[in-house]
Amino acid sequence: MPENQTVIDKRSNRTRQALTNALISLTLEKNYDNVTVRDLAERADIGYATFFRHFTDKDALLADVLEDTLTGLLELLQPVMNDPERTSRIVFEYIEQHSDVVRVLLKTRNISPLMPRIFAFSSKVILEQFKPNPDSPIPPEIAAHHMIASFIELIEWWLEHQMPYPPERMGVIASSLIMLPTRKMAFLER
Amino acid sequence: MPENQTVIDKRSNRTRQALTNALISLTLEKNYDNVTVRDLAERADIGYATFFRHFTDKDALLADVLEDTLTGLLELLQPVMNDPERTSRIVFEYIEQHSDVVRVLLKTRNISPLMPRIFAFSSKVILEQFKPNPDSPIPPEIAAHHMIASFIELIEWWLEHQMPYPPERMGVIASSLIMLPTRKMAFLER
DNA sequence: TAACTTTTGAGACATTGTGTATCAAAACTA
DNA sequence: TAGTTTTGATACACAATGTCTCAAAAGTTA
Repeated sequence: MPENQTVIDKRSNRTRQALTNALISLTLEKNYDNVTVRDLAERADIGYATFFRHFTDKDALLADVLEDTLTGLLELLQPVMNDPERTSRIVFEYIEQHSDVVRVLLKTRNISPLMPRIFAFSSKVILEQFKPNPDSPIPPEIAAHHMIASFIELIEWWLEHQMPYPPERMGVIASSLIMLPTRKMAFLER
Repeated sequence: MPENQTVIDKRSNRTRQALTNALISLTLEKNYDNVTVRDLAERADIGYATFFRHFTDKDALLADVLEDTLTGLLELLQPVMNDPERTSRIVFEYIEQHSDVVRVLLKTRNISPLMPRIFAFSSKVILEQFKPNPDSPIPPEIAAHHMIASFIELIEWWLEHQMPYPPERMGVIASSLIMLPTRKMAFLER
């Protein structure tokens, strides 16, 4: 009994999974732009034409690979502000467990349409949760954008430096470097 | 009497300038990746093969275009900390005057090797100018990285939103949102 | 102006990558 | 086992890269 409708034929799932792994490993080895469909087919050990039976594009494969991880991440980011330090730690733990996919996401940030979605969604959450301080010189949209962008940059630094500090420490850093100061400068205290 | 040795033949300079303009306008119209050498040649109104007489690559042209602007920017960024508000304002003024090239720089941040140079240089300047606070939970490299990355993100926001605030206001924002809090959290007061 | 040097445009070419189509063989499902 | 679906292999049309050649045009220098 299949768990959901997407499980149809063993061979399909196998091919898709092989292509997913191929995309991740090849993108981390060379730039995403330099990965060809032929590379992917060879690495996944499938025929070249078979690729197009599953994805229209290299980009479609990328979107498919990132989609699930992104959804999980956005759910974690939602309550990012109730307890900044704790929530940040949880996010870093999640990223630690999916570091390869997140690395791919960050490497393709200019190409994939997912980054704008992350910003739009997170920005909405932040602006709903905080009350702008009318006396602050900082527009609330800029403050929200700063929180998200800085957080992502911190994640990127962490991954590029082989995660030298544990998620707990990164939670403290994100909180004291980004969340609390931004809150203090641009929003009203609760 | 030519000013320097790079001015050799009118036709060369003309072609190179036309290609520079073509690259900037086409990259802003569609993604850099989607710009072909044929597109560039057509927009610059030169023959296709002529392109390769001046640049080995599309990437070589990009590097050439960004190089000068980048150098100017790095010089401005150098004293970024003596008076954060004032220096930030000057940087925003510079960017306002070169907004198209900077837009191209930011759009190609994953491709061009210039971003790492900006980070390396600026990081060095910051770490030379500040004394780490041994009691802070924030490693100085992270603090430096945060300053630079956040500043760049703020520039990106500003350009993507058609520069809705003047450079002076952006200087205040950068200072109060990024420079001063980071200094307070990770470095010793002078 | 005239003789020269260099750049240019146009075209042909080999190579690499994309995406489609076909068909027999293999793998899977029921 | 019978029937369905996926697969690999191959051929194909197309687009883009980068090289080469040669006569014409533009620039330089005296």
